[in-house]
Amino acid sequence: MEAGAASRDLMDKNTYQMQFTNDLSQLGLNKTYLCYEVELLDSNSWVPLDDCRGFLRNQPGLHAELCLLDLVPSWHLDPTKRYRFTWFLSWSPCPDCAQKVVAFLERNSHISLHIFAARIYDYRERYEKGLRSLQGAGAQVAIMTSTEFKHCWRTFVNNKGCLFVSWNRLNMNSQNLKMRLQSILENGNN
DNA sequence: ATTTTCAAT
Repeated sequence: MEAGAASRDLMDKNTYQMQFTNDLSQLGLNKTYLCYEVELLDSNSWVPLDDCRGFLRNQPGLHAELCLLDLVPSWHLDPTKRYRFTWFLSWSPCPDCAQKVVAFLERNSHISLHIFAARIYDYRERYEKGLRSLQGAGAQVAIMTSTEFKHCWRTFVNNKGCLFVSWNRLNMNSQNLKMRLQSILENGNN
């Protein structure tokens, strides 16, 4: 068995394909999934922590990012060491969650955060400000490309040995979203 | 002009 894949739960592949699409014409994407990884800085290299890898989805009344923050204490990370969290989100954080994640990062200066979002959650007012505040707190915010979709497929999905298969316009959608995000992040402070 | 998103019917 592959190292680290031992007793870890994997996401159903249909769920992954459905939920992590970046095709904005898809309807009914009313849940958010979050795949997460943690790495520890050891000398000069980042070492993946297999026990701190997995996925979750939002619970009623609790957005996925906050579910993740609730999980962090159970990992018993050493505050004298440096960690990097990487999140792959099907929807980017809403402004409220962004604020809470910013506060988390401020309280935990030994943790840095990279966020990749499949889609931009622009339903809520001032979502742009939330994304900018994350960036302002030192988080890297980016759009998932085929590289990340493939990585998640290999890492978090019960792929039954199948290779990742791209969907129509994956790259085009990703590029469009990337340009939108870039414009949001570059666009002032309001 | 169109329409949706961490549900609600």
